[in-house]
Amino acid sequence: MNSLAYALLAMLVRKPCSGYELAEMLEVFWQAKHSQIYPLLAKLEHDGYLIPENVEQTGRPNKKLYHITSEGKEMLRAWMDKAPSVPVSRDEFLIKAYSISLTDTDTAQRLFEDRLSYYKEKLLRREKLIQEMEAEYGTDLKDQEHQIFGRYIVHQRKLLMEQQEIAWCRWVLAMIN
Amino acid sequence: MNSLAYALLAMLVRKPCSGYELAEMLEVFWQAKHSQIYPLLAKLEHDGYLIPENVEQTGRPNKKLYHITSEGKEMLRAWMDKAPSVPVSRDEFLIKAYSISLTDTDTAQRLFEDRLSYYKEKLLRREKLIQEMEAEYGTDLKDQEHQIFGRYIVHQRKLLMEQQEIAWCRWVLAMIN
DNA sequence: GCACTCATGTAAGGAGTTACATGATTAG
DNA sequence: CTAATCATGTAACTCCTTACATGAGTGC
Repeated sequence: MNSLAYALLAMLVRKPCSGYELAEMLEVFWQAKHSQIYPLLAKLEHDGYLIPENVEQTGRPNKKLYHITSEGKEMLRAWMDKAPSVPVSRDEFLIKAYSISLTDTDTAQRLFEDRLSYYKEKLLRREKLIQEMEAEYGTDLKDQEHQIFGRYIVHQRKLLMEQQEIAWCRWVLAMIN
Repeated sequence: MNSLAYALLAMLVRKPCSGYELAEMLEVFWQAKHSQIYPLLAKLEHDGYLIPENVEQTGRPNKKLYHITSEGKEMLRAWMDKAPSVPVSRDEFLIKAYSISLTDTDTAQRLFEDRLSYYKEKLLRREKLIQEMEAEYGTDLKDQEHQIFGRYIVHQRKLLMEQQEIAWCRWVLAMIN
């Protein structure tokens, strides 16, 4: 059981998902390729933490929806008590920002403008997602007892981060112009 | 040449460092263990991007200070023009925050209080470091031409992130109490 | 026709972590 | 006397990415 395994279980508590969906949804806290997800789902199924449901579809490929078992949920609950490992962030852009004096103003500007666009796009998606959550759950979002609470606070955190990245990029761009 | 290799070159442009120092300093943008750093430094030396200088010390082990060569600097400069790969962040804490409804209020509170302490500590170190930079470089920090500029903006970004993490933890703690 | 989305898998290799190994000095 | 800091390395293993593989439907 590694962190990714717990990330998958955490997503599947909310609702049953296919590997394909999980790969997308995982973006919030753990980036993983499908080539890592599919074998791990098979392992979790083998260990009794997940049960697959074959769903036949028309107009698109069939899929396997994974349902979490009570053992899976218990596994995740037990893991909650352990101290989380230190966060890891690996961001090539920051290495380039650090080395900004090596390059010309144009390249530097492009670097920061691309970063700005990237996070503007991310922010738009996040705002949309949060608006959808607000429309669907209303004041339940602020209720710690409610199942949605965890998802809400995590996306709020990401929203803040994206807003800050945008503000910081603009601050830097103002200095290099 | 992987991202870590460029991160090492970026640090060594500022000043010659030992592997031990690099492992500490790298924390800003790339987490790496010494077991990954030492072999990579040897490879970069072999490829002509670094030159080692043996420094004998009394009262502590000798060390190797790596100096970047003009080839190394050119390699880094050339890499600046390429678009950076997408940032990766892997944070077990966020998986736990997402699953907060599975646990009791006490565990949840401890989780967030530990996170808060961790980032308060980080913030203190960061503030100290930035104050030192301000004392040493003054208005040069805001000059894009100056070598220190890149280092300054990256640490400013980290400072903001830490402040925001603290504020967010307090926001969540206020809701679960 | 070409690229993209949905959908699931395997194989090979590169990146990163944990453990093994050594050893002097300093602070509690 | 125990732990931490400084200092460098290797070995074994796990984790993660890239590439290989397949295939129907949709939009341009």
